[in-house]
Amino acid sequence: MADKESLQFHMNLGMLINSAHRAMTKRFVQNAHESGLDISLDQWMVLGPIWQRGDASQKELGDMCLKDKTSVTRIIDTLEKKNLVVRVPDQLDHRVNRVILTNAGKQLFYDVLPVMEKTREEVKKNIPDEDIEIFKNVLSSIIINLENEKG
Amino acid sequence: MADKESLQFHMNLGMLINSAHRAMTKRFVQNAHESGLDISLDQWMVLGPIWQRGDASQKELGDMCLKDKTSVTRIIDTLEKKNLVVRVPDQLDHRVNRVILTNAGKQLFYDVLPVMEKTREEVKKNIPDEDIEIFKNVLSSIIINLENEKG
DNA sequence: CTATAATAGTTGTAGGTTCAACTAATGGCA
DNA sequence: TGCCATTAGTTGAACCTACAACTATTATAG
Repeated sequence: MADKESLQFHMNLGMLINSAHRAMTKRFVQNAHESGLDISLDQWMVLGPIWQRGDASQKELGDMCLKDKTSVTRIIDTLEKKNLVVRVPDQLDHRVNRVILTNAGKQLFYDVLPVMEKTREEVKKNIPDEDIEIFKNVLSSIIINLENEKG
Repeated sequence: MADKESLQFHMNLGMLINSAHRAMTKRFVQNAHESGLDISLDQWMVLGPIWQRGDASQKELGDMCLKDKTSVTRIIDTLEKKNLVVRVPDQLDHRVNRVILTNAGKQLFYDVLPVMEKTREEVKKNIPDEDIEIFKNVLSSIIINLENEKG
């Protein structure tokens, strides 16, 4: 129903990003669900860095995912409710929570890896690698352009 | 703080789109706010097609913005609460609402146009036009790749 | 050492998204 | 004509996001 020309004609950059972002998020969750896994893309985004580092403070997670501290709080709330992570108070700095994966969290992480890979392939289907490179480059530039100097 | 290489190294496609999308949305709202205007990017996305066509059903708005009918319902709720649009029952098909702009809605639309333009320029700063073209092309392809064949 | 600023995290409010279940109206087919 | 499927829109629940105001802890400047 939607061909490439009409999409580009009717939609500006913001709307295109908005739609592509929602489509990817939705497809990831659908693919996870088909594999019997219950996880959102944002939960996955947070899980990754914790796995990579063994643990991470909420501040560090926010920095790595470019997420607001409020969002991190609530995502960790959800992950904790699902018994995928635990908040452990930092012994040195009592303001800080170290967030670590439970065994269930580690298991889920491994289970989701192929789902992520499948989604990635569906997203990139029929798009030349060099265009993907430029695409990622432009995204990075946009993020940097808008990073909060604000003035 | 975030340079292009480290962004691309640490973040995958989904996270980059996610972050860029949020950054754009945020900047648009900030710019509108600085001009004394109170509007979200999603509200703007819906206002545009109504203005273009004079009126539109919620179904048509969803199609044009690639938004779920639930989202459209709630955005129209908000716009109606702010007296920017009105739902008018369609005389021929009683299932349908025709959504039209109030005078305040038209005024806001015109006021926001330069804000949109400013945001667009901030987003595209230092990015070559030909890269932007490829970028939009890739976004369209992704949307089409993920359009709900699902099977 | 103490007052003050900065930092980590939480909470409330409001808006946007998805899914699923629902109402109301229309369309089509026997 | 009457049953049934489809379509337009709404509602509730759960999650994510941003902003602002708040608590608690740590760092710093005088």
